[in-house]
Amino acid sequence: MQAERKPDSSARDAVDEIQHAWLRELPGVPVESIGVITRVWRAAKILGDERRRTLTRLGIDSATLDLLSTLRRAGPPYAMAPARLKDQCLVTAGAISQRVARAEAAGAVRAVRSPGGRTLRVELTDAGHALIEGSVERLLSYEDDLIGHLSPAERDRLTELLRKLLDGLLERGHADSRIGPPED
Amino acid sequence: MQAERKPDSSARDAVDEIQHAWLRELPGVPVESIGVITRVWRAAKILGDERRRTLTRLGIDSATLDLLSTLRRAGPPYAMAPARLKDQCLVTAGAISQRVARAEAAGAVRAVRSPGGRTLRVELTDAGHALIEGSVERLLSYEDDLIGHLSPAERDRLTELLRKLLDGLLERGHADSRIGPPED
DNA sequence: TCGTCCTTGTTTAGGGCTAAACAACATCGG
DNA sequence: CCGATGTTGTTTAGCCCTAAACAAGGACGA
Repeated sequence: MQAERKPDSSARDAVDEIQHAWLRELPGVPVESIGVITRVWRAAKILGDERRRTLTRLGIDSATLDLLSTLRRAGPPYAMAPARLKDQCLVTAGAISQRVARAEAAGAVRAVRSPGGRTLRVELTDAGHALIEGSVERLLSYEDDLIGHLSPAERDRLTELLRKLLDGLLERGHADSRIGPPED
Repeated sequence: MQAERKPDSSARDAVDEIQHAWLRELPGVPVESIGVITRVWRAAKILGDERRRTLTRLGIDSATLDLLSTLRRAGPPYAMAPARLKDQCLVTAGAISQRVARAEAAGAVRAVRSPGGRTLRVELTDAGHALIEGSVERLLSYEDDLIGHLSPAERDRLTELLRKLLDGLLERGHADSRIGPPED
């Protein structure tokens, strides 16, 4: 164990301040999680703000990007059922309906009913194809730059720890969040 | 180099799949950042969903919790100007106005104009005080549990890396959050 | 075959946020 | 004293999401 996190006033960031403030104001509450959870949120917030601004310049919004990306990444035939989109995009079914409606109005996708009116398929149009490829390339380049201050080793380690965090969160009951009685 | 993590099909998570899919579909795009950025988002999303559900049970919402927490953490006299709230809460001034309006309607805060109508102060009411303390304690306990699958060493390391990530992000384009005199 | 149940997708009400336009004051050099 | 400017806070328009109520098909046992 080398230098531990010493309460040196010079090395505290905003989140450390929050943690210390709670310790001072409500001694006894478990503040351990703040260091991880609040930082995850703040990083997500900043990255999200940054992405929104970048995408505005590229003429697309983050919800549509997510939808088109999912279709494009899947490879030919670049089509998918809403239920699958919902699983991959991590939003509710209602949100998918709205995203598809917006993207369809913008000409980027097409909702097609299989012969016989059986299942629904959301397909990427040629325009959608062009839009998503240009956006993704530029966005990824930009974001690669955004986290460029981390060394490759640090990124790997961070990736690994985040994967473990996510893994645990998913197992915890978010995976099957639809089950379970309302306990109280 | 490839000591531990080889592209074994058994150890891939959803984010690895996304990364590999882009590599396959658009060779050449810089997918490095996905491992970090997408995981940060997904973790934030799950933690946010989880928090929303927990807070609904506790009778408060996440925006109000953020506002009241900030006032409570500051210590006596539990009051602050909107501009300061905006800096600490990481949202726009408009969002603060709306949060204060909602919290005031709920009786948790009071917006007071200093004698002479000079500055505005948002104060925590007794009801707000009671509400926030009960909520914070239970929420922190719950969240501590949520990330309980990480060992203390892993949490420390994750905290450290996230701090570095945030640090770099703030320095980059988002530097407008550091304006103003360093101390007061 | 019927009725129940489950899965799917849409619609709607309501919440929350950002960006941008405003309004109200304060500051300060001419 | 005055106008240019900067700071502060509110309002409004528009976006996006969730939760919940609905609407339609299948699927399957009795």
